[in-house]
Amino acid sequence: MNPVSIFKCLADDTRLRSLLLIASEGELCVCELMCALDESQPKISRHLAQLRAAGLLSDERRGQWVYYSLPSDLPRWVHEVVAQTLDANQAFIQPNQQALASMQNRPAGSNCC
Amino acid sequence: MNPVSIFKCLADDTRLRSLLLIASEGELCVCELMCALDESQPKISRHLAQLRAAGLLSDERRGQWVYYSLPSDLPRWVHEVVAQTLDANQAFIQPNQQALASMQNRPAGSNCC
DNA sequence: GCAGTATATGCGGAAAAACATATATATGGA
DNA sequence: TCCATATATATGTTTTTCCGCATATACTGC
Repeated sequence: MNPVSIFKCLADDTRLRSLLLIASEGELCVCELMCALDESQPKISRHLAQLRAAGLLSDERRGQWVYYSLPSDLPRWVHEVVAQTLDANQAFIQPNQQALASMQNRPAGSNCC
Repeated sequence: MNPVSIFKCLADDTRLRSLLLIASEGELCVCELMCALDESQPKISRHLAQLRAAGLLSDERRGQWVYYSLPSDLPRWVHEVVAQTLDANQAFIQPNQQALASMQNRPAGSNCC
């Protein structure tokens, strides 16, 4: 897990927004990110796959949906970098958080049981 | 100064090594980085220019040499990211630090006065 | 099994980034 | 002024990355 490959992942608008939103919300599925970023499904999916391949995200299928979140074994320094970036760049993802908040038919984060 | 452009700068082997070495040593000139990374002069120079253009480095000419260092007005979060990365990736730049240490005719960091 | 929804991937083309080489600029000293 | 050293930039080419579109896979409910 070399630092250049980590930063390559963060060096794309779609990937950085997705990662920061997930870090901010805890977990998100593909369709939520599609709505938040207003991007096509294949585009979101391919970028998430890239983040997963680099070890920056882990995925978990729950029914029809696949939820992405930060892996628990993410190296401490990477977690710190993400946290610092999120903290200092609220304005960057604010529009996306807003779009997410006003999403219709959202697959209920609390659809347990 | 948007976060994606910052990470684009860090997402290249030559640039990341240069930046971490400079962060580690305080300041370095082009010829020192050429030696530390064993890369051509135009290559080093162009990447440094890119880091400077993004606000990640500042340069100062002293005689024949141009010294690069972290700007004092670097945003706090960016400074933190660099520091965390440097801290957690000693092994990554260790070979470069070693090459630098054994450099001949080094333009004396303390050639003041 | 079938239809509908959610997600993943294969592929060709377009755009961007990185490179090597050559050349230009700036400084210092004879 | 002329030469040597240090650094910057211009240019054409190669490599990498990103994208849109089509298609494949996985799950759900009927």
